[in-house]
Amino acid sequence: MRIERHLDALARRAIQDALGVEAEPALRPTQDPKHGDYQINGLLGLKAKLGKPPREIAAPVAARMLEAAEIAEAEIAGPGFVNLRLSPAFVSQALARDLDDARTGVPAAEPKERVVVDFSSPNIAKRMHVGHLRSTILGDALVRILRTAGHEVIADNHLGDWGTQFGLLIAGMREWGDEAALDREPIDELERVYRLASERAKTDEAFAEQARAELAKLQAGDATNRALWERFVAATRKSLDAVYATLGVSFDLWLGESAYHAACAGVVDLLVSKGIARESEGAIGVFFKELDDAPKDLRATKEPFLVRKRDGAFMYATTDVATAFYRRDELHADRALYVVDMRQALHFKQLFAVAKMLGIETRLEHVAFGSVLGEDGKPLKTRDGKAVTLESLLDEAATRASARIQEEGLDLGPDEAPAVARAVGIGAVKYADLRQNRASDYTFDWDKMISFKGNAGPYLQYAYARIRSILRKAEVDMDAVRGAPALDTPAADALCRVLLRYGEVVHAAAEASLPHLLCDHLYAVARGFSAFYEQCHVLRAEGDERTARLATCALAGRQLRDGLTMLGIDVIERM
RNA sequence: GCGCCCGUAGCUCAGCUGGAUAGAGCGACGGCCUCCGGAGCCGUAGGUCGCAGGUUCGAAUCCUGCCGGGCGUGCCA
Repeated sequence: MRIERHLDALARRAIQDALGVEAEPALRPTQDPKHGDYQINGLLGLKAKLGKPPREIAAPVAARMLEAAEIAEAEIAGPGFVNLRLSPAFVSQALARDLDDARTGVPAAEPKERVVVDFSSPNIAKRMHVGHLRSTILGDALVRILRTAGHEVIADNHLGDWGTQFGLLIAGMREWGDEAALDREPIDELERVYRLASERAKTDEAFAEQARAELAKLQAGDATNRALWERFVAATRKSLDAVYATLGVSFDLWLGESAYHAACAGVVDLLVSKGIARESEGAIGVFFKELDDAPKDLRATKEPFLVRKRDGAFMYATTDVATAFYRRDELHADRALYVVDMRQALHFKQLFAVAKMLGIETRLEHVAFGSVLGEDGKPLKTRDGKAVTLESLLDEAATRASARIQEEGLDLGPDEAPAVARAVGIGAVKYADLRQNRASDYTFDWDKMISFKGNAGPYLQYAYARIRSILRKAEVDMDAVRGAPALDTPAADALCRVLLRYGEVVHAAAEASLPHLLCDHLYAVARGFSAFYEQCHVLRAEGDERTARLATCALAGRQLRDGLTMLGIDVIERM
């Protein structure tokens, strides 16, 4: 169940009944368990309205709350809070229902929405590097979380397959291309040629002009350039597929920028005919300060939103507008998330404003995230100054995990060990990224990332493996276990109150696009379980006590399994 | 220049639309293996929330200014 929503409604009714007014309860979990489980903060604001001291206002509300079966204690505290402690019987029964629920206590979202998640979006002809990690991991987690919350989700990989870089690449291939190398190691060859070409273009205007001409030919449908481009795309796709397979990430659509090229001319015409865009210095763009119905903050800016270059070529702004139309008209999306680096915030603000002016009512959201930094606080690079490739990063993660398994001297078979190392290593990398609020910059640190203790991926996997171990010995099926967890010891009590929040947390993470909320919850479950494990022996218990403890284990296990799965992290039976 | 973001414990970070004595992890220090898996558990130490004002019953959170850092800023994405 969604506990906070439930209690909020309860408090709202109590306020209505006790005071005869409609008011926001502002119900929140307490920060400190000694203040109870939840608190009503909203009564303080009623002082002016009711002309009474807050504590006097709070008294009848607290009395009402106490009448509810959910509430064991309702106390007026401080200047006028009402501290609530949930009744153990209520918690126990609610958890028993979650255990008996095929959705494990996550109610289906109402209304159900169709959500496009646009993420990863690597460039063709380049290897994926750590810069793509956050978008890929975050986007994949959001897709899974939204699906679990009951939405219909379309995962879309909006590849960078159409920009200026192809002019450089084609011109570069003419100049320095090695056909054999392109067949053998396509990405290496493309990267080599691209580097040479972009260097040359900086100093050699004739070459830069030639690159622009090649791009124009490609975009005009020239057969030779088109064939070359298709080779680039196919070769890159192969390398991307390998990385995504390792990461366990998949997409429903692979609609790169090229897919929208045909619609770009129409977008520009539409914008011009509606008076939203105009010509300037040979280019065409939207100048917000001139538009009455543009948002106020953009009207104060001078930066234009260019949709056509002087040479007639379209830009990513153009394809992005075309994409917004496509997502509304063809995909019938209610909501679209753009999981893209925060540095593009201005672009998305502009894009969303333009979409709104065009009458696109799809809820467009920029799910922005901070940069990945090295230990020196600068964008992460290898020693020789290159970006760290995703492949090498993931290899390193598995290697380190493997070394740790050796150290532990675990009795894993030769088939099992590499799979476990992979799950632990990659899980650690993903968790280290996801557990942080996406808005903050992310300092990349191997030791933190592959840390095997504390708030880290392997700790959660470990807690899960211990639960599985218990359930195996008890000879029960985790998904078939039923019963009411008991709040019969301090550790069991604390764990149960954490478990009760699961449904609320999944929805909160889905609504705010914040997977770290789920990470926090899972860590609380794992920590709570570990304490429970020390205090409450499961297999030695008998009768009702055994049933209750197995139920607690099973629910914690299901939340950990489903929660980790939502984060894109594999669970392990033995580690 | 203008705009956006950030500044919380030695380090890495939470702190949701303002709520009580600001929380975790790592690192440090001290305990816990006759018991279901010690990648664990229990505890201790550690903070003028960048600075100064303001709003409020109440500010890490909202507003203003300043200091420090990052990013963006017309034909890349």
